[in-house]
Amino acid sequence: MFRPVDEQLSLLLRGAAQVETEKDLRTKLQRSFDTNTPLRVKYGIDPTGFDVHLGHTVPLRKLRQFQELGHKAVLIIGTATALVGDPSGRDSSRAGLTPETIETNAKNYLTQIAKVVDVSQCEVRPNAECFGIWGFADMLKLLGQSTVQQILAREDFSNRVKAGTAIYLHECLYPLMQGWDSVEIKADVELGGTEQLFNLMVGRDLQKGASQAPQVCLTSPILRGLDGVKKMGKSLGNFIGVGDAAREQFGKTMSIPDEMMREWYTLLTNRSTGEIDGILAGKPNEAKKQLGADIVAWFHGADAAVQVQADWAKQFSQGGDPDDMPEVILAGQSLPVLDVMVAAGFCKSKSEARKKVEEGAFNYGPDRTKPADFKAMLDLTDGLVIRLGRKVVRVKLS
RNA sequence: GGGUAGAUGGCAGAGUGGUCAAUUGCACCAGACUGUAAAUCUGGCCUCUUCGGAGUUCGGGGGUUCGAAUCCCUCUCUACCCA
Repeated sequence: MFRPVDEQLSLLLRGAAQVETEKDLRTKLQRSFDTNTPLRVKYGIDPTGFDVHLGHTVPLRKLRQFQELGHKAVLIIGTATALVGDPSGRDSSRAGLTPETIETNAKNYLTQIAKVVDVSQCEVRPNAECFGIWGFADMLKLLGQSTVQQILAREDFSNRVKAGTAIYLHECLYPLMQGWDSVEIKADVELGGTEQLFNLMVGRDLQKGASQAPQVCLTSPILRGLDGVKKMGKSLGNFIGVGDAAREQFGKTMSIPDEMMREWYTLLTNRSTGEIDGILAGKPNEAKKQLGADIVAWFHGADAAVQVQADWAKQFSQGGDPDDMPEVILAGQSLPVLDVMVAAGFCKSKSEARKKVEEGAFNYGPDRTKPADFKAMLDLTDGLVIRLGRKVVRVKLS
């Protein structure tokens, strides 16, 4: 039923940042193979309400890989941990989460990740099912399993000690809670980004304390965003969402720095190293289009990938308009050009729109007419194409 | 608990009574060039505007003044030192 251990290992190690420990992973895979028992692979997520982007898909793809190899994915929904907030990275406070929003977020989240993992085959476990019924004695027992020194050994915390920024006691609880989840579900492997290593390792310790075989911690590299520098993240606006339209995903991919391509190919596609080398040896522009097409095909299907490339060629190589473009619904035959621009989402304010008109950035119609000035009225016809920079929108009259 | 230093536009960081809607850098948007890459150059980057201006901004509130981001009082928050 299971593939040979070496074959599984080489697949699983591809694109992994760190494995603690590789030896344990091999042992577990071997036992799984021998006893024909799937490994239990844990991935946890706090339903704090966010849009899933490509950065999140990196560890999720690893989870998917385990699934494809016949192992059991266990998704922890952090209904309890969400109330504490992960001290990893810069998230500091997450106040104001009510049980209702947590539930909505969780559902929303599952819908989004269904594009990456087979959710129907996952064991989904809210961690409030355990922590929600805990008493003070249970909590004391958990707290007794770690020391202040151990928690402070964590880089995030030690940095904060050095920098003199506050560390609240409940934040120290987070790694223990996450670790305890591993005990509850008897995890064989836990996945996460590299920033999760500490939390994952706590799970190992707690499992040892509970006389379980310690889980393997497999971390994935942090994907850098469109700017090619910083971690992909919503707050930085340098992300591609799994729910983005095909043209958005393709266009954003085309705008990444060339040097990013190997990273993205490795972490976001199934292409082998050899294949990637071949692609990158060619023209960068072609390589990037292929990357964009791979990403679009992943979320929207192969047909969409073909279509989006054809559109791109039309718009940017031939200077025309794409076939597929967003629409703005307007009422009236003639509207001030600034109002139209704001309505189309080109500009946040009329002042900004005015400046763009003065810069000559806005044009419309087949002849790419520019308005005489920012006070001009725009005669609207159904299907009129308006443009500002790379943004192209079709007018639809209501 | 005591003391010291701070809080300025997305970030960093100038500005200490009028010429400040606030120097500069980064980020961001647009134009030229192009491969929606990089590099480079240019314009823009609080809101509204009948394009003359107008309105709201420099942690919150109050005050002094013809006039305050700039002075005073007070509150809140942050960092550092001592306990």
